[in-house]
Amino acid sequence: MNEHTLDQEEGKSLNFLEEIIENDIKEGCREIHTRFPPEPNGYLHIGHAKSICLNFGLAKRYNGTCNLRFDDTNPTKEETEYVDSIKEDIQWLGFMWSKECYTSDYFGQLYAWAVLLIKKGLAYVDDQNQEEIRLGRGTVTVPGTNSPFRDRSVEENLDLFARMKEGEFEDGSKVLRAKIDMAHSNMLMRDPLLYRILHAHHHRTANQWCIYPMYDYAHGESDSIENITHSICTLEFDVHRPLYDWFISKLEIYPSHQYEFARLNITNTVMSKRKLLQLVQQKLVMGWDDPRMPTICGLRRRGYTPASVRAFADKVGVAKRDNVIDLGLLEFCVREDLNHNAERRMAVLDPIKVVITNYPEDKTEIIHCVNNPENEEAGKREVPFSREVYIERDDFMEEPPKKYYRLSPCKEVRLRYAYLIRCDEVVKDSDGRVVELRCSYDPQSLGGTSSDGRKVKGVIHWVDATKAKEVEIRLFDRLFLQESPDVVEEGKTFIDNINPNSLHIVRGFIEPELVKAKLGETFQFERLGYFAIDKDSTLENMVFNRTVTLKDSWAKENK
RNA sequence: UGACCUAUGGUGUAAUGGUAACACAGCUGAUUUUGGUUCAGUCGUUCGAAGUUCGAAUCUUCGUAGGUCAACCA
Repeated sequence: MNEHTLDQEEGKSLNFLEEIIENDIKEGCREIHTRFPPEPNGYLHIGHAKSICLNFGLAKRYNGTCNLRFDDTNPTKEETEYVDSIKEDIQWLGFMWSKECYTSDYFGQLYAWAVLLIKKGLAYVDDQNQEEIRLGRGTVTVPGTNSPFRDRSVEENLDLFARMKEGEFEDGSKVLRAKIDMAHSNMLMRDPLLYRILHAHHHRTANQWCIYPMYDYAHGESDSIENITHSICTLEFDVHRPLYDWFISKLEIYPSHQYEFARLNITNTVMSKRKLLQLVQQKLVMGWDDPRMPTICGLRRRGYTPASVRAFADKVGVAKRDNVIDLGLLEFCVREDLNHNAERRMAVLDPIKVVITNYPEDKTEIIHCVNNPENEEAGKREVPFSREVYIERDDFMEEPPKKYYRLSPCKEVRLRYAYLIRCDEVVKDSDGRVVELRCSYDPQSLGGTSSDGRKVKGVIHWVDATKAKEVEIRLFDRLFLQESPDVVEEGKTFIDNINPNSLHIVRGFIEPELVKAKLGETFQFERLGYFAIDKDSTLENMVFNRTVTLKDSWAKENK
C-alpha cells in the first residue's frame, strides 16, 4: 500500500459503487473491468478527474482493469490533438490504462450488429428528414407517431442500409432507427437513431466510413466488447440505461451494466466543455491551460499537484445527489500537500527598501534558512544578507492599528532567520509615498533571537536588495466572483459574470538561488503562498504563478 | 402536467431497523522565528405529513422541492 495504510482503508465506509462491486464479487463476479470513455473533442477538466479517479481507482482497489476508450463516433468534432492531451492528463494524475481503445475500432462489429437487428425486425431505415423525425417523436406528455417507413420489409431495409454504407445517399437523407415504441414514456425509447449519414473525415478511420453510429447505439456494445463489468457514467445518462440494456439484450452479447453518479460541480467555476471552449475562443483566458481554468492542464500549470487533485476527488465522495463543492476544499487539498512537500523560499512581491544604517556598507553575510519546517530532511540553504534589503510594503505601517505586529516607526521586528531591526526614519517622496525605511539592527541578534531576552512578536520575510533577482509573478483570483456563475439574469450570459480582476501581474524579487528553479517545481514563498514556475518562464524573465495563498487570519480579520 | 433520479449541519459525505458521525468552512483558545503549521475546544443536521415497529435518517404511502429526458451531440 503506497498511499493508505491498511487500517485506514478498512476504517473507511464504502461508497455506493464499491458496495455494488463488493456485492457482485460476493455473487461470483471474478474480475472487475471499468473504463474511462472521453470523447476527444476538448481538454479534460477537474470533473473528468473525479471520473478518472473513480474508474481507475475502483479497478486498482479490486485488482481489476480500466481501459481508456476514446468515444469517437462523431468525426466532425474530434481531433488527434485532444487524444494526446487526454492521455497526458490521465498519466499526470498518476493512472495508466490497461488498454487504449477507440469506439472506431468497433465500427465493423457495430455495423454487423445493426444488420443483425434489421434481420430480427428490430431496426429500419427511415427516410424522414430531421424535422419530421423530431415532430414524430411527440413530447414528454404526448406520445409519438410511427414513421411511414417503419414497416419496410427486412429485405428493403438491408438493401437500403447497405447502400447507406456505400455512400449512395446524401447526408441527412436517411437514418437507421431501432424499432421499439413510439409511445414509450421514456423519450429515448421512441425509435432511437442508430446510424446517421456523415460524409466526414474521421481522425482515425479517415474516409472509410460515411455512416457513423450514435452514442446510445455504440456505447453499451463497446462496453460489452471490452467485457466491462461496471460502466460508470454521470447522472444525466440515467434515462439512457433502458436503451443500453435493450441493445445488449436484443443482441444477446456480454451483459455490461451501467451505473450513474452525480457529476462534480464547484463554486465560482464553470465546468461545461462548451463554456470552457467559449472562454478560450473569445480569448478571455490565455488558453485551455490558463491557470484560472478548471482544466487538468490549467491546474497543472497553476501548480496543483497530482496528489492534491486525487485527494480532492477522494474527499468530494461519490453519490447520486446533485452537489456543489466549495472551491475552498480544492485549495485546502493543495495547501495540505504543498505544506509538507514544498520547500520554503523568500520573495517580496511589493517591495520597500530598508537601509540598515548601522550595518557595514560593503559587508555581505550568509544566513542559514530552514527549507521546510515540516520536514527536517529538507535541510537548510544559504541566503545572502547585506545593508539593504527589501521587505513587503504590507509589512510596514506608519500608523499601525492595534494588534499589528509588523514594522512601524520606533518598533522592532524580526527579519526571518536574520536580525532584529528597528525603524528609525521613514523616507517619503513628494507625493507622501513611503520609498525607504532607515532602520538599525541589533548585531547581537543573528538568527533572530535577542541577547537580552526581549520579546519581538513580528516576523517578516525579506530579500537582499543587492543580490535579489527581479521576476514576474502572476497572481490569480477566482475567474468568477459569483458562487454560481451559470445562474444569470435574463439577457445575460456567464461571460458577464467574469471577474475582470482575476489576473494581476507584478514584478517581485526572489532569493538569488531561486533562479535555478525549473519548470514543475513549486515553492512556498514564506508568508505569501505557494508558487510554481510557469511555462512562459525564460532565463531573462522568470515567471511564477501563485498556486494558492496561505491561510491568512490577519487579512481575513482586517477585510 | 409524463417517466425516471434525488432529498442528512453553511458545503459535501457516512451511519445498511438500535447512541446521527467525519471532512471542509466558521468561531474560541494554546503553541509557534511563517498572523503558516500543529493541538485543544466549539457551533450546527435527518424536506413535510401519516403509517409499520419496542425502536425509523433508514421500510410503506401521500405530499413538497430540486434535477434529468423531446440533437442525425456525447
